[in-house]
Amino acid sequence: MDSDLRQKIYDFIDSKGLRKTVQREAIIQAAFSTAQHFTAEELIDMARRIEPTVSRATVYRTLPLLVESKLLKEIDIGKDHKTYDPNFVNRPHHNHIICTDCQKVFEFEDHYMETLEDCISKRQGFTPIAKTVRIEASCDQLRKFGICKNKK
Amino acid sequence: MDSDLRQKIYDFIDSKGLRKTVQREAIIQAAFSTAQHFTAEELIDMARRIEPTVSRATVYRTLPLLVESKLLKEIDIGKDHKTYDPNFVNRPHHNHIICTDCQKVFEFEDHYMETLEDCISKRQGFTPIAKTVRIEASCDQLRKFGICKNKK
DNA sequence: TTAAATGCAAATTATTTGCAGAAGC
DNA sequence: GCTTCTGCAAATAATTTGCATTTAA
Repeated sequence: MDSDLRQKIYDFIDSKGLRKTVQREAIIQAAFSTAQHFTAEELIDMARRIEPTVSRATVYRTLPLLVESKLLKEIDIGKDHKTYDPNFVNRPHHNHIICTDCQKVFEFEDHYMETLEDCISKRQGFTPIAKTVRIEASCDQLRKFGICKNKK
Repeated sequence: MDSDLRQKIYDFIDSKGLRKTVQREAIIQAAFSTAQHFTAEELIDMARRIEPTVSRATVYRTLPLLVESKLLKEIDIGKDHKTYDPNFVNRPHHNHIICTDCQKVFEFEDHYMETLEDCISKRQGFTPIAKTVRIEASCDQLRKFGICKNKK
């Protein structure tokens, strides 16, 4: 976890008047020591490897705090549970491509997309607050060569 | 429900070898006699007004069939339940703006968005299959004039 | 006639919550 | 010391499923 991120996290804790507990520390540590997306259940496992006393309830109570703080973002990858993405602190405008062949989720940023979303919103009489783009797509490598580096 | 839509629905039922039942008819009638988005629970109510014998289970079993057939699309408007949009038959490429002031969901279509998504996918090595754009945005009317036609 | 579809109620899954005890400030 | 936070286990909400019965083809 880089120091800029650590700073933002503790700024948030302070600004909310929240207390620093070993459980929260472990959950935060777990959430941001990976660039992987994760579910609540996965975060429980990850956090418990750092601090075994972390309970399911505390994870479920901490997640909305991190989302509210914009440190974490809830993303919809078409599953029946929520998925969390810890990469919005570093790349606030990225979006996702979900491979329909291997189910992996890839991130992309695109400046034109940003601009276009702003234009569309304005035309409709709105000022955008949060923008989400999700593309489900099939792998060209796999189709052309029968193989892809993400899925053999 | 227009006859083109009715045709598509019965094409689907036939192609799947499904049976025509009063319950399914009622559910379909209910789903497509509105342009409104709805939840499973709302669809149960709507269908029961047409045919009171419709059960919760049948609605929950029918919804995935309609989604699979592309007649209905599951959309994510940030709630904890699934929301269904019956307007993709007529406007297959539309997207949503969710007003953060009144919570209403507005639909828009944009050709540039379509093209851009295709370009981005291609650049990443994918061929798009399904594309979703969701913009949460605040109402300019409301901010400027303190009033908006959607929310007084 | 027979395979598919239905309703009911119980099961499942993800998430939330009440409460009594523990711990940060 | 006072309040926030925690774990536990029970509660909730949305959705799914097993099974006996009904029904479409």
